[in-house]
Amino acid sequence: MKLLEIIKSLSNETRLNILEWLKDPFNHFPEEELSEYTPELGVCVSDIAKKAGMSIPTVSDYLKTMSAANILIATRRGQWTYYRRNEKSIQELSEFIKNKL
Amino acid sequence: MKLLEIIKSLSNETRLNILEWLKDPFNHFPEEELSEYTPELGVCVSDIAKKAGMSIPTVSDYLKTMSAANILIATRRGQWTYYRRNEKSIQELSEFIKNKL
DNA sequence: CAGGTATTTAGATAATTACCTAAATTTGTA
DNA sequence: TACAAATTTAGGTAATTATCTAAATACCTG
Repeated sequence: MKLLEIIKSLSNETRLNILEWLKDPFNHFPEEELSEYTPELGVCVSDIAKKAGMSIPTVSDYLKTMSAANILIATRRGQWTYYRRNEKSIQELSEFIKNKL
Repeated sequence: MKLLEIIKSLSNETRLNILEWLKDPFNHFPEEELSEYTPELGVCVSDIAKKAGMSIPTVSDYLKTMSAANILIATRRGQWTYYRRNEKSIQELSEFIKNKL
């Protein structure tokens, strides 16, 4: 649990938003763009970038930062990279703050 | 609960350290410097700056940032400003991450 | 009120982060 | 193999954050 790295990965409004959107993708991404979506995989980079209204490279980097911190999980499937939340890590973060911080 | 403001206030190694030190001041600050210490009040700016090995203005600003985010509580007592943890807010943060984030 | 101590505010520069475009890479497909 | 789509990597500038010194405030005390 690298607390500082995790906190830094969350210290940006767009990255926090992404985490919230991924909590309920069907509610936040147009269904037709989720054709490939399964909860197993998550949402692909370009759909997230479109929703965020930011460039794909920027969002790609955000997502990489968050998976490096283990808050998101990336799955490459063909030419797409899907990202989903790492619920276990998020709960661990909550517990760490509750008991150790 | 301004999540982003709170997270930003914690996204710095020294500020995280301060929060941990304040969890148990007697263990982290020389007793003679805590002569005025009571758990009611916390620890004063210059003691924290000395422990952090940073300048007083820098640490003063850190502490201000963290109290603005409501993670610390400041009490002015004469010429000293004492800072202590806001345990309630820290627990709220943990709960927010657990349930809402 | 004068001097002293603690803190805060101002003002600067260095370092880091944000975020873009262009180029390179990866993978599917004709 | 060659082209197209998705993503990542590079490289650059703008914005923010880090952190210092100097100056200004606050408050105590004789």
